This record gives sequence, structure tokens and C-alpha cells, in this order.
Amino acid sequence: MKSTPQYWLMKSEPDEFGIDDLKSVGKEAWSGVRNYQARNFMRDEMKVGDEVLFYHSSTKPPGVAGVAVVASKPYADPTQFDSKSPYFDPKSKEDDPRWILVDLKFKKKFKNYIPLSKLKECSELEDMTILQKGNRLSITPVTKKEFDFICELGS
DNA sequence: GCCAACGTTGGC
DNA sequence: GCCAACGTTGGC
Repeated sequence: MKSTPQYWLMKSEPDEFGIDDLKSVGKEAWSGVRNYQARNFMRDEMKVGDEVLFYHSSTKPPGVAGVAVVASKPYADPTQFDSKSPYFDPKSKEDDPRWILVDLKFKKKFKNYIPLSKLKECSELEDMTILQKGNRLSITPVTKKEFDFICELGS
């Protein structure tokens, strides 16, 4: 039987959209994911109420900035149909959308930002997908243990 | 700016 | 269906 993860880690570039942006808007459609594995997680496995570690990538230093919550069922990413969007996908059809997203809502910003270097030092986290060599996936499942451990580090 | 790792594309 | 070429991600 396949287990359904309840906890996730999602990457975002803070120059583009960071935890403070999520805090100020409250809720955001997670548009722009153009990777099938990541899409499948949103489409097939995420449930409203799942908790998400909000990770800042391509920044100094990279690390986990806070927590968000899945706030909608999966639906078609509107940016794929917008020819002016950088995420426009001419091969996607309105009646058969290729890219699916969920809404995220802000839960909290960690008091202590947890840099990637810190995550790497924790033996409790050594199996995390994000820490595996060569991992580039922008959305990955995390275990409850890992999630709780990281929340502890952040508070 | 570099580069390793990985995903996607397209010719055959 | 293979696989080389190319593009992207993302830490350093």
C-alpha cells in the first residue's frame, strides 16, 4: 500500500517569491511548476491541510524559512495559457491542461531561519530528499519526524 | 561564474 | 526506443 505523505518541502527563490511575500498575500497559487514529478505530487498526493516547509533556494544562504499549508484542491495552472507569462506552455490545451497546482497559505515564519548547512549537520535529517546529492526537485515529501524536527530547530 | 546532476527534446 | 545534445537547477 502506498503511503500518502502529509508533509512536504517546496522550494522558492526569495527574489521571486519568498516567505515574506507569502505572509503579506496570505495565500498564493503555486504557479510555474514545470516538472512532472513535482506536478504529480500536487495533483495526486497533496491534501488540503498538508503542511509544507517553505525553502528558499538560490539565495545566500539557502534554507528553510517557514511553514505553509496546502489550501486548495489541485487545479490547472492559469499561467500555462497566458502567452505573456514566462510559464506559458503552447502545447497545453485548455480542455486537457498539462500543469496543475495547489494554493498555499501562510502559516508561520521561523524565528530562526535554518540554513542548508545546518540541515546537513543533523543526522536526523540525513535521509531527506533535499539533502541527497543531485536533488533538484522543487517539491519533495518529508516525513513527520523530519518536519517536526525542523520546526523545532526553527522555533 | 562555474559546474555537476538531471530532465527534456529530437533525430535516427 | 535509444541516446546525444541541450537547457535548467541550484549549491558553491
